[in-house]
This record gives sequence, C-alpha cells and structure tokens, in this order.
Amino acid sequence: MLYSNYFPKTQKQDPTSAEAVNHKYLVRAGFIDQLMSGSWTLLPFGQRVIQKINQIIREELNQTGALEMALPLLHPKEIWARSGRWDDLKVDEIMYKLKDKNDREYCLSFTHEEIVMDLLGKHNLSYKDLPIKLYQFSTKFRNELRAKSGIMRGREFLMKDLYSAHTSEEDMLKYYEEVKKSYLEIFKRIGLDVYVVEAAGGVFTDRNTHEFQVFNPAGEDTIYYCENGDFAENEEIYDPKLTKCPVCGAEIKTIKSTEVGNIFPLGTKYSQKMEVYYKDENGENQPIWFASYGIGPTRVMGILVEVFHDDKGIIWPEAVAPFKVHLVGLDLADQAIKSKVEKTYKLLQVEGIEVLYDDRQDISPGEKFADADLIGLPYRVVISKRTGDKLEVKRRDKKDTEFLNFEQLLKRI
RNA sequence: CGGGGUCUAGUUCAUCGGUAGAACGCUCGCUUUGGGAGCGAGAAGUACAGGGUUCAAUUCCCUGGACCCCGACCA
Repeated sequence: MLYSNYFPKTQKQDPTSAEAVNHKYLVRAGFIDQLMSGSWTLLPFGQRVIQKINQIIREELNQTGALEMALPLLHPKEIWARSGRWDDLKVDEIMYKLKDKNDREYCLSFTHEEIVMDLLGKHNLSYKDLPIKLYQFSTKFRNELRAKSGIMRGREFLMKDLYSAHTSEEDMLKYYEEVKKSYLEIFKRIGLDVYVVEAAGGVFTDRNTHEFQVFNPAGEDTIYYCENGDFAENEEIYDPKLTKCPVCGAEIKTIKSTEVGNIFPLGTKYSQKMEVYYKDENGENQPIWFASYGIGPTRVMGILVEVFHDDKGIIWPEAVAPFKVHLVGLDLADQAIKSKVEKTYKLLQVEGIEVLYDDRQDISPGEKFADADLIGLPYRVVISKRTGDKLEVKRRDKKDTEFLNFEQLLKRI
C-alpha cells in the first residue's frame, strides 16, 4: 500500500478535549473519526485492525463448531415483547426504539437473544438437532447514558455475539467452558493479557456471568482478585467483607480494569418466556438451555492502544497491526534509491508481507519517522543514501536498529 | 438525568464592547532531505443557533444545541 494514496494522513495535534489515549492516538494516526458522541467511523487503518481481530475470533470459534451468520439489526417490537424485555425499564434505558410512518414499532439491536430464539423456534427442533452454535459480527446500538473514553464506550459499536442452544444445563455448561477456553486463546493470539472475572448478568440474566478483563489504569471497572488466580470478582458482586481469597487464603487486591468480553449462561429463561422448545426422546416439549457470548472488537482495538503505546504513538501487536512493515523511503529524488525502495516494496509483497510504503517525496525524514511511530506498525524498514546495500530495520517496540540484507529481513520478521 | 467545562480558519488555539489573528495544515514558486525543514506568495471564518442589553455584540446576559470531563448506569 502506498502511503501517498492512503486516507486520511496523520494529524499533529490531539483532537479537542480528548483525554483517553486511544482517542488521541487512533484519531491522530487516522484509524477512526468521530461522527458524534459515541459514534465512530472506522477508517481504512482501523478497519484493517478490526478485520484482523475478527479473523482471529472467527478461526477460534469455528474450532468449537460454531457457525457464522448475520442477523438483522432492525427488530420488530413483537419479538422483544415475547421475552418481556420490550417493557423492561432497565432495557428501555439503553434500547433505541423507533416508529415507522404507520406507527409500527421497532428497535435497533443491542443484542440478539430474542432474534436467535425466534429463529430456533421456526425450525421445529428435536433433541437430535442440538446443540446449535451460531455467531455473527454486527453493530450493536446502545443508548449509553454517557458515551466516553474514545472508542471504548460508544452508542454504536461492533460486537461478535455467539449463541448456543442445548438440551441440558450440563451440555450448556460444557460448551460454556469450551468457549471460555476459546476466548482465552483468542485474547492470547491478539496479544492481550486477560483475566476471567465473575460478574453480574445485568439486563441479560439473574445468574452470575464471566467477564474477560484487561487490567489497566484507564479501566472503568474495579476488580477484586487474588494474585494466584484463584479468585476474581467484579466490584458489582464483590462482598467487601471478603478480604482473603476463599480458595488459597491470599490477600485480595483491587485493580482498575476494562471488560473486553462477557459470557452468559442464560439457562431456560428465554426459551420459556418465548415458548421455544425442543422435542425430547419421548416427543415431549422441553425448554432449550441457552447461553450467549460477546466480544467487542472495537473496544478490543481501543484497549490495545491503551495498553500498547508510548509517548510517540501506538505499538501494535503483530497479530492485529494493520500492516506488518512500514517501509520508509528517504532521498527518493535519487532515482537509484527510489528504484531500490520500490524493488524492496515489490519483493516484500511477493513474500506475502503486508507493507505500508511511505513513498512521499517532498516530506522530511523526521516527519516520516514521526508518522511511523504514531501509526505503530511492528517493523520499520528505512532505505536511503545512508543505508547503502542494507536495509535499516527497527522494531516499533525496541530502540535499536539493525542493518540487514533482504534475506535476513525475511527471517527476522 | 444531575454537576463542571468548552464552542472563533481544515486542525489546535489566541484575541476583543468598535465587524478577527497565530501556529500547523492546504495551494503555488524556489530551496531542502536522518527526528515533525527554510524563504516568499496565496486561498481559507455568518466567531454553534436564536433572542436580549447597547450607538455598536464574536465579546456581556438569557434560552437552546453540540462536544468533553465527573457522577448515576452499562459490553
């Protein structure tokens, strides 16, 4: 990709009144753009990061036997009335409701339990059909009382949501544990340290749920946990009388944290309320055991910036960086240098390496370096009069540079 | 929804009761190339909207709006 063709270019100044690191850097580097409070455009860089995050999620969930689909985002009132959530006051606070010209009522999706349950109900399920595991990536609309922290808390955001339907609680919990492991693998591949934390179910369920939390000082949540990993609870369910870990006896500590995923063992509530059953071996209706599982890719992108940055810009983990190599050509007025850079650019592409080539001719070296630091790709490769026959290679997360030939570079990255 | 702050050029901000300025960015020319270059020229603003006070309002007052922060709430 030629940076001269890219849109938008970087900005030198932080956006007005931005305080969150993800807000400042993602906007300045050209990953996102704000339309209104809590609503963001994913610009080409941001879209590439999201696609990489999504692909990792996709690969891991497919391994659990889940199937990808796409559900509508505009929902009729009737389906939500069936579960009782249309009139739930807490739901009402976050759900966007609207009417058409004929006064028919709709809502914008903030989750899809009802829609999936309705879908299952149309298919006359037998115990032989279960379990069923379906997921999608889609936009969620939530009328946040207060959108904030850059892309971390929006009114419109991306979510991967997975739903599973089972014949028994045992089978549901078995898959629940499988997804929990899958999530841990997903976050490990993305490059995030996550902690599984017990939490309340909010508007989804009365049961406790499990959240996937990234400990960081900018986090909105407070977690009480034991350092041996035997205990972790969200503040919302934590009993302050508990000062020692009930498992190992270690001191309970507290830390700020950001939730990036949440899994909900919902049980038979939705099945019973919406009267969606499966037939057992005796031909009798039985309630479906149901669970849902969410990861917010846009929030994951935000927390990555919160966790991985320095005073110059973002430091993307390789697995989700929009490109792997930032090829910086200097002295491009010199035709010999220019053709050398272009040859390297082509060779890297032939090797299947994603390269962003800063081919701008009238830009000073300092500005190109500053842009490379801000955008934060894992490897910076400089070619100039000074580099001679070698390539100057620098990792974004390291200070030192090395001079390598092309073969050595390929081995290094 | 309560509390606070902000709103002036594409962006970040100065300014001021007498109709507006810088930096960055942008355009053109020349120069320049290892950490956000230099010189020159240029384009660019109904000062968030509406109302009020005043001879005169971008400035003071009121109402509304948008955005940010804190709180309540939440992926």
